[in-house]
Amino acid sequence: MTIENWTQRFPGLAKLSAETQDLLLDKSNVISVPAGTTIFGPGNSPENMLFLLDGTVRVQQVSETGHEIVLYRIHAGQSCVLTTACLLAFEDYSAEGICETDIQAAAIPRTVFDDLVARSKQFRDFVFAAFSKRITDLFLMIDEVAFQKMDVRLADKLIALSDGQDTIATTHQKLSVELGTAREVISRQLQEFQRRGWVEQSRGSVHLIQRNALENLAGHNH
Amino acid sequence: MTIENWTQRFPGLAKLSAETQDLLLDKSNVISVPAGTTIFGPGNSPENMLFLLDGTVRVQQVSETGHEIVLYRIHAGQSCVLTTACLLAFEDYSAEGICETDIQAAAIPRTVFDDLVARSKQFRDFVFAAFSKRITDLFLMIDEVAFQKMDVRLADKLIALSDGQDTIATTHQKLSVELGTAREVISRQLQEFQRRGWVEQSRGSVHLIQRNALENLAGHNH
DNA sequence: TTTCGTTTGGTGACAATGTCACCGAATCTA
DNA sequence: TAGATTCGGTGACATTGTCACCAAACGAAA
Repeated sequence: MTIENWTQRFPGLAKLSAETQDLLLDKSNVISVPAGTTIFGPGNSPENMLFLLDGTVRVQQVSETGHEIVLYRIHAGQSCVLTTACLLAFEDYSAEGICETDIQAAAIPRTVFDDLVARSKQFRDFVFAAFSKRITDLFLMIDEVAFQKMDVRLADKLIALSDGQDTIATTHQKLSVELGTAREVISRQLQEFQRRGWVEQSRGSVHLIQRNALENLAGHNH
Repeated sequence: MTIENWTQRFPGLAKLSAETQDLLLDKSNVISVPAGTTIFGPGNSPENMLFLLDGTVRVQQVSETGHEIVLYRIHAGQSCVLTTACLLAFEDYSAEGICETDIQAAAIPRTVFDDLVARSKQFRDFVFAAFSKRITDLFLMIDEVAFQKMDVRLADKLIALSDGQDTIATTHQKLSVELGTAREVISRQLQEFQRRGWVEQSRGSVHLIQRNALENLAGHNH
């Protein structure tokens, strides 16, 4: 598969008619953006709707009080509903999207997007499914922030961030932003996990020793 | 204005072409539902997309741990994006929608909705603006749950629930669900507000004595 | 290499919030 | 009127958040 027929990478888009796919491929630009770039943020509206072909975008928010929290991530094969919403509602968002890795994305101009929504039922379904998924995920996040204990949330996040590997390159500070808590809280929890022999720590990284124990605490959600 | 041309009640829909409005009016049913009814919930998908003409719907969630939290409310003049998303994505939601008052709503079948989205740019804009607003509101809510202090959140909620009146008919239990906290926490905060002379309490109601003080604590967000 | 500033993580004290196990009073219902 | 239910109060304690520090590790520049 080459970058020329990137629609094949999206399960929801592969169902589109050949003509619609051709239109999408024809009218879009594949762009590359280096890691660390802020692709949208307060006062920095995106120009295009984005379909992420490769890499990861982290969407996070800074509150008035200066606290930060990671809202979600966009992975390869997903569209960014926030850029979509931004484009269509002309609303300004408090959240920002940051490339965690070098990324490749297909950029769709607003007019093309609108045209596709009008023409193709499959494309509409794809777009609404993306919105829908985002809203349900936010519901779950609210539930988690409001009611889950810190140890459970941290265990869950470590599993998610590990991505199958045994070492996570991160700092206590970054983990605290992931969960919207304070660094000290992360430090204490990790110490407790270490005391139990579940993890080992070194500066800038966490090593998972007993993944099972963490998964068990997190509630087998993976 | 009669119920026959309800599209005039929606700022976003009044801009639609006359033909589109006629189609909408022709293909929809105006329904009445009594207060207390659960119009959608887990395992209880809605049949139609709803435009709320009169009344209020409360959307809330029950977590696995049995904790409850109010996510948002749908007021007259708003559409329910969750029913929309439900219909289009066929996804099951953990949230439920409960009529707080007797309501009137226009029910739009899925096929009609899809047809309208395809035909009318104004209708698309309306739908995407609704999704967009919902997502930004959820972002704000996450921020509030994660970082705002309880006294600020309670003051804010009291102002919002008062709706201009000086008496709020509610219980400590209900207020705790509004904020996703424990009843005891509400009781303590209200006692503190009472000690300061900001509110007075009686069984089943809270009276706002110094609205200004509460607004000030909440940060003038109203 | 050495020095200096920055990043990272550790610590204790305390405040705010959540949890639990009660209690009595008000209200409703049979 | 009696019994059940709802509502709110209370104290003890656990968890989490905040603050003010500190020292070690690291990186960059002299």
